[in-house]
Amino acid sequence: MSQAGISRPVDEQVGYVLKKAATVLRAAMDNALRPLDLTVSQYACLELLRQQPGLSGSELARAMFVSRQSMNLVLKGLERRGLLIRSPVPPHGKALPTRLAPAGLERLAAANEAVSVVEKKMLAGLTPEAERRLCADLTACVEALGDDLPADVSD
Amino acid sequence: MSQAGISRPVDEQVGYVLKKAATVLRAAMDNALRPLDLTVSQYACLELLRQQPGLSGSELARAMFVSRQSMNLVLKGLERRGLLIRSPVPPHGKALPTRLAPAGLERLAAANEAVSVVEKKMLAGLTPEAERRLCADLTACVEALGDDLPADVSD
DNA sequence: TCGTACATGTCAACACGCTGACATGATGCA
DNA sequence: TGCATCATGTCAGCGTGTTGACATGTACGA
Repeated sequence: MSQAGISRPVDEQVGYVLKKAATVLRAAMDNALRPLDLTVSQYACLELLRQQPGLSGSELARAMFVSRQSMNLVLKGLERRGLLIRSPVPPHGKALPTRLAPAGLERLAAANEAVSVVEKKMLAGLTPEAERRLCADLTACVEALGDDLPADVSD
Repeated sequence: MSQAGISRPVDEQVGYVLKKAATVLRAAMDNALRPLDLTVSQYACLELLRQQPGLSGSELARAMFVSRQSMNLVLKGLERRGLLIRSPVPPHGKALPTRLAPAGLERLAAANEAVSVVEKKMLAGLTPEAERRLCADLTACVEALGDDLPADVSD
C-alpha cells in the first residue's frame, strides 16, 4: 500500500498496448468501411453469416461479444436495408435463423476487399510466422482469463 | 467480386482475436475494479496522472484514445469524489493541469493491486520473453496502421 | 499591431452498447 | 399431465463515448 504498484510506463503494459491496438484497428476499419455505409459491427455480422449461415441472433451476439439486444439492433438495420433475411416465423424454438441476402453477399464482398487492405497494412511489419504467434499468444491470454465463463456478455 | 474474399474462420483472423482479447480483458478489469467503485477509464486516468502529474484534460484524452469531452466527464466525476485536483485557474493557456489528490493515490494503490492480479492471470501462459514480444508486435501493428494520424480521437 | 491559425474547455445532441425486465416457446422431470 | 427451468426475442432506461459547435486564450506572421 506504500507505493502505488506498477511503475512501468503504460506503453509497456500489455493491457494498454492491447487497447491501443484494438482502438486503432477499429478506427481504421471504420474508415475503410464508411464508403460502403457499413459499421464494423455490421460488417462482422455479415461475415459471420457468410461463414455460418442460419445463425440466430443470440448465437451471433455470443460470437461477437455483444448483448442480444445490441445484436438485435444490428440485425434489424441490416434486414431493413435488404442485406440479410430472417425467418419471419421461428422453425423451432423462438430462435430466428438469419441468412445473407444476395445484396448482402455483394456488399460483403466489397467490404472484405476494404478490410483486407487494412489488415494487410496492419500486418505489414510481421512475418507470417509472427502473425500466427501473435494470434496464438492473444488466444492464450483470452483463455487464461477464463474463456469458459462468458457464455454471453449480458445475462 | 466472385467470391467473398477471406475464407479463414474468424477465430484465426488477427482483428477478431484482437477484439476478443481486448473485450475479455476489459470485462475482467471491470470486475476487479467494481469493488473499488472505479471504472476502467477512471482507473486508467488515475494511473496516467500518477505517472505524469499535471497533464491537462486534452493530453489525458489523447493518451487514453478518447475524446476531450469524454475525458472531461471522467475528470469531473473523479474531482467531485475528491480523488484528483484540477487547477481552478489555468496557469498558461486554457489547459487545466490535473493532479492526484491523496485520496486518489490511495485508491489507485488498491486498484493497482486488483489490476495486477488480472494482468498476472492473463499472462500466466506466456513467458516474459513472449510477453515482450507480444507488446512489440502489437506496437508494430499500431504503427503500421499510421500511428501518426490520430492526434486526437475526435477533431 | 492586427489577424489568422491553433489548442483547450465546455455545452448539446446523437449513437451505440449494456442491464433489467418481461413474454414466449422448448425441454426435462416428478 | 403439470411444473420448473432454460434459451430466445423484445421493450425500456441508463451510461458512456462521439460528433458538432462555440468561446476563450496563445502563438505566429504580415
